[in-house]
Parts: sequence; C-alpha cells; structure tokens
Amino acid sequence: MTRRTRHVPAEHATDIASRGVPEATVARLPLYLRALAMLAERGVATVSSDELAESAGVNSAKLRKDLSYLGSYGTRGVGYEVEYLRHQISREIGLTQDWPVVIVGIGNLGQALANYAGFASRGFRVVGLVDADPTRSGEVVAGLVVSHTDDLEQVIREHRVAIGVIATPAGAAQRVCDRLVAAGVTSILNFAPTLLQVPDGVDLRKVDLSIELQILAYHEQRKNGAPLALTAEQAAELAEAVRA
Amino acid sequence: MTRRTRHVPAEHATDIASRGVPEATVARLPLYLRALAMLAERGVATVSSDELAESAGVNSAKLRKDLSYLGSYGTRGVGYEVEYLRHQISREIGLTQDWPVVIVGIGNLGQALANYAGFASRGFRVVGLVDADPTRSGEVVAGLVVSHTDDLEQVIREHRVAIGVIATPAGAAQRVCDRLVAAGVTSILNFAPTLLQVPDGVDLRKVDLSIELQILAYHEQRKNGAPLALTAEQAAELAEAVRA
DNA sequence: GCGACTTTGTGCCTGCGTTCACAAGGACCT
DNA sequence: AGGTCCTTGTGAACGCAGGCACAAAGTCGC
Repeated sequence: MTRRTRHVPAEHATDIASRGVPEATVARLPLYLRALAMLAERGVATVSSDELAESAGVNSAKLRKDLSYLGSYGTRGVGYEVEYLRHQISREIGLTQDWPVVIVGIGNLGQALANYAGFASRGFRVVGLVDADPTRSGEVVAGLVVSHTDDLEQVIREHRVAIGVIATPAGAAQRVCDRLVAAGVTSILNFAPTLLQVPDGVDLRKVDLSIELQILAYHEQRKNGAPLALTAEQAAELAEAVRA
Repeated sequence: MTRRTRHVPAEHATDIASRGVPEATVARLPLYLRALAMLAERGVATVSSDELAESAGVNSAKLRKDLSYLGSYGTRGVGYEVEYLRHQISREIGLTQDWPVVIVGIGNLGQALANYAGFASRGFRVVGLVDADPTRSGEVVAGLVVSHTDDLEQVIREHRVAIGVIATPAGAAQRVCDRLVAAGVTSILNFAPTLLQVPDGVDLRKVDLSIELQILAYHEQRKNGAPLALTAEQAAELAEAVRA
C-alpha cells in the first residue's frame, strides 16, 4: 500500500491520490487518453478494462492498476464511463490547462513539430518558433512568424512559457538549453542527439530518432542475419552447442 | 550468473555471449557508441568506465555491467580502448553492416528523417522515400527521388529492405504497415500516433512526439502549478494533512 | 621481480514494474 | 429481496533493472 512519496515530510494513512503515480504509469496515461478519444469519437459511452486495454495495446490488469493510482473511477460490473475517465486522466496529466510551448530550431524537424496536430489538440499551444538563422526570421510556419534566437527570452517571458522544445543541431543544443533554463523554462524536450546538462528542478526528456533505429537493427540482426554472419568465437560456441 | 536465455533448448555452462543482452542494455548501447565517437574525434585513445559513463550520462557501475554482457573488452587498471570498444559495440548492434531503410510519408517529419545525419553515419542508408500524394512523386528530398506508394513493394524487394519507417498520418499507418510486412519488412519504426498491429516476428517500435510532451506537462503541473490549482478533493486532503 | 595502485567485472541486495488471481462490490434479473 | 453474474480494484508473487561495494586482475614504478 505504501506508495512512493517524494519530498513529503510525514507519511499519512492514505497518500494524497494525485501523488505517487509511478513513472511507468504516467508514461501510459497518454495512451489511454488517445484510446478513450477514439472510443468517444465512435460514440462509445462505457468501456471495460479489457476493451480499453486492447485499444491501448496493454495488459488489462496493468490498465486497471494504472487507473487505480488516480482513484476509483470505474463501476464494478460495468466498466468505465468514457467521457468521465477521459476528463480525469486529462486533469491528472494537466491537460485541462493550457501549456504554452516554444520550439527552438525550425529545420525540418522543428517544422514537423510546429505542424503536429497532436500538440494543439491536447492543451499544448505553440507560442514561439525560434531559429538562429536570420534569413528565416519573419517566415511563417504553421501560422506563426519565426523569431530570431535573440528574441528567445522575450518570447518566453511574454507568454510565460514553461516547456521548451529543442530541435536544433547537436552543437547548438546546450547553449539553447542554458538560455531556456535561464529564462525560466523548467521542462525541456530535446530532439538534438546530444547529452544535455540541466540544473535540479528542470525536467529533461530526450527523443533520439537514431537510437530507435539502432535498437531495431540489433533485433533484426538477431533474427535471420545472425546465423549467416557469425564471428569466429560465435561459430565455435555454436558448434559446441550442436555437438552436445 | 544465469542470464535470461530465450528460445535456447539446452542451457550450457556459459551462455553464448551475444545472446541474453538485456533490453535495457541494448537501449543504452547507442548512447555509449555516441560518447565513444565523440571521444575518438577528440583523439582520446583510452577511457575509463567513470569517464565514459559521464560522457554518456549514466552510472559507471551500470556502464560496466552493460559492457560485461558483450564480453570482457576492458583492461583492469587501465580502462577501455576507445576504437576497439566502439567496434565491438557496433558489431553487437549490427551497425557494421549496411541497413537499407525505406521511409513512408514524406511530410515534414519524413523529410526531417530523410535528412537526418544520424542515420547515414551509423550504417543506415535511406534507399526509398514513398508518399501517397502523386504530386510529390519525382520530387527530390535529401538527394533521393520520392516514389509513389504504389511502388513501395518494388522498392523494398529491389533493395532488400528489412527496416521501414512510418511517418504518415495516423489514418494511413496501419495500411502502410500491412503492406510493409507483406513485402517482407520485419522491423518497423512508427511515428504515427496510432497503435499498430503486426504479426509475430515483426519488431515494432514507436516514437510518439506528443506523449513525451504530456509526460513533461504532468511533472510540470506537479512543480509549482499544482498547489495553485487544487481540486476540491485535493484541497480537502491537503487540509487534513496539514491539520495532523 | 615485487609491491602498491588503479580499474574492471560481478555478487548481492534493494526497489520498481508487471502479472496473476481473487475478493469486493455493484448491476440486473427473477 | 435475494441470487447470479460481471467487472473492478488490489494483495501477493515474481522478475528485471539499478547500484553498492569488493574481489580479481592487470599496470606501473622501483
């Protein structure tokens, strides 16, 4: 029963519900939210954990446990009310409020992000597009005028931006990161393929496009490729295994 | 000592080294590879686990344990030879061979991926760009001519593509996925915000841009925002906690 | 050649996350 | 009103991953 409580001085009988949601659960809440959105669109009013779990692509026991961290929002014997659950999860993640976001680096990736519908539809509002290239300033991308990096701090303060997205080349990422932090940004999503240093209190998440491909390559190699291209030691070990 | 062995009939004294690398380790190998590349570029010949761990942003004990799954490539009292370790990790992931990749959906994201230098430099070679929009066929992106979706199967067979990248809208993703699988692709990286179904034997990884932002929003809400915007129940619970 | 020093490789412990299986609880029918 | 059926919520067991701390093993200086 004792859940993980962070920076909470005294442990009481029951934790405050909204605290102590495991990180793994938080990462899945958006999945459930999307599944619920699809169900709502189809006019489904009520859904069981089995059905919802299948829509989201997870185990139903895991789904129920995840939801139980948020509270008891289901009805035994019936299931979950789609709209109600949707609202509860949205509130838990913080999607009922508006999150102004600034995107730094308006290359192909930055533009893709600026145009990404998944942001706008979920409480995120891109309020600033910033690029270091002066020739791009003034250009309109996704309905927004691109600003020069010099104006980064102004954009952040003006719109009270708390979340920044870095889509610059690796070489510029740390400088941009430092400036974001200095200007008051406390959550950063980094697409640049480099390790960023942030002070305590700033959340940093990383999306690395090439790492995902490399992981796929690893598994791919182990499927059919591996037996065809053995190293000397592997061949020796395999031979031994077969002999036995 | 007994590591996880999958689909191996008999367990021998020592597992085949290249098997049984934990998934969490596989996901970090690309990190080490990048750190090593940076060190090599700086002319560093030898590196200790402490130094390399810092470059990669992980715990040094974890780094050593990860590397130990691949073999004993270090020298006690000295460290790891940068180039040698780099080669070993590359070979383990399968980056010493060439991986032809096809990208489906040449929107902003698809273009970003096609131009992404991190692919080419690590054994991945984009051999096909495919888009459903006929007006885009013939267009040149990242030095490649965009093909129409109709030619997808031909591109895959011609180049023996094993890895496909889906960067289409959500609605088209499953159809594209099915065709990739039917044409022989066995590893898929999906950027479309939707759940894909693949048969056994096909590896599927997902990158969801909006999920990452939502996770950040969750933590952001819990920093300073939460105390300012309590729900009625949260307020009641907080009051109770303070009273005690 | 030997001892001191350095760094790897790993045994062990701890904690988180997943899954099973079932009790608890509510709806619905009779 | 009572019983049956269904689905949630969760206790408990298990397995993977992370991290400490140390023994093993090599280098380097003398």
